[in-house]
Amino acid sequence: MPRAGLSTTAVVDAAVQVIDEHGASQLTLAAVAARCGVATPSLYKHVGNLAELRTLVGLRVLDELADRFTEAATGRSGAEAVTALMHAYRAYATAHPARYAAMPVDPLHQPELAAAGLRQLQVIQAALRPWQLGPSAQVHAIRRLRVMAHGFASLESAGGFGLPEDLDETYRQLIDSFLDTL
Amino acid sequence: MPRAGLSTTAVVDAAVQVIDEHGASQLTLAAVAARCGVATPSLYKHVGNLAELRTLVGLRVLDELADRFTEAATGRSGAEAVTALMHAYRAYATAHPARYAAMPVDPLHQPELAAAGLRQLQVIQAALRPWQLGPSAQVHAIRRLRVMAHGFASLESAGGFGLPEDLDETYRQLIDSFLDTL
DNA sequence: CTTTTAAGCTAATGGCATTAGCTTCGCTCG
DNA sequence: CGAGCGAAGCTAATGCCATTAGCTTAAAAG
Repeated sequence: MPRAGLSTTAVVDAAVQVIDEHGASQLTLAAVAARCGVATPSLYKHVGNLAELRTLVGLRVLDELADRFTEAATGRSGAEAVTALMHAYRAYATAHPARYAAMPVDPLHQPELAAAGLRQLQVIQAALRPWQLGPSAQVHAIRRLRVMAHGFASLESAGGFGLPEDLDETYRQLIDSFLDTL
Repeated sequence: MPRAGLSTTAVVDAAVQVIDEHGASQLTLAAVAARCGVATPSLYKHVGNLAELRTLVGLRVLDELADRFTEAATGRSGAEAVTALMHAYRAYATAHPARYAAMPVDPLHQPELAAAGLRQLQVIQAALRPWQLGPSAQVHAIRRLRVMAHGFASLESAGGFGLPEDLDETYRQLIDSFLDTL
């Protein structure tokens, strides 16, 4: 019986694939094991349990999004940077709707996820720098940005918009209304 | 052995209590049955299966929120009505965070839920009437309102805001930025 | 070539959803 | 008031999943 050559990373890879194909609620150790060509209990050599696997997937998603953020923001500043970040956020959620649903919304409250959450935060802070906001105003501005990005992305990726009206236009209005307040 | 006197409504009541106490992910037929003082299979006399129970809970939540909307909007109009609706939305989500998480985001796509979704929609339409928006502008305006309300409420009810800055102020800014665009 | 470590396996337990089929409460009607 | 019936609830059984324990053995280290 040859060895499958698994690793924690490979297990998380498989978990992400399961989520992409069947939805975040269908993430199951049995499904991941099947995809890895391994018996279910074998996964416990690489992952503590299902809850930990979920956390690792959450971390993966946070990191991926932070990478997109960094990519979108480099070489831009001000309104252009904010717009690029918002589009990167939405693009990630629509490209991987199930994965987006698996992203934890409170990364700063979980030690394993805090670093990835902070990476995202710092990119946004940098984009807002030109406006020279005070500490408190900056917090409120980042929150509003996050509310709009997450609100829109979670609704869109879950099929929550029923009418045929152009969604790009709605998103543009949201971004513009934010920029107008600065 | 006396009879428990259950009904579909009573089962949904118990399900909502389970969700309130243990979170939406812990909604289980076994937990509902225990709360009703009944064996698990007995629930199938009142509810098709777990998926249907989830739908019924979703309907209950949609209806409750529509009631709050109606209550908040009556006797008000214009900016005052919009503000009241937004506060009613947030108040419901913070009063019942787990229940809020159980609210379906695509009610218009499910026949059983469409009526409740439409009730909410109509209250919002009425509140926006003073601005005399065209059909398309109205759709975008309602979407932006929903994005902000849902984005904020889902983050807040999930503990997604990490910093101690005043959340009322952030929400106020969101509402103001919306009203400024009209 | 031996030793050792850890990867993977099988077996077993317990929780949950769901189905089938039985029992009996409690209402309706003669 | 008693017979009959429909629905409410029950027990038993199946199958899936997570998790644990303990065994086997591949493959790296010496």
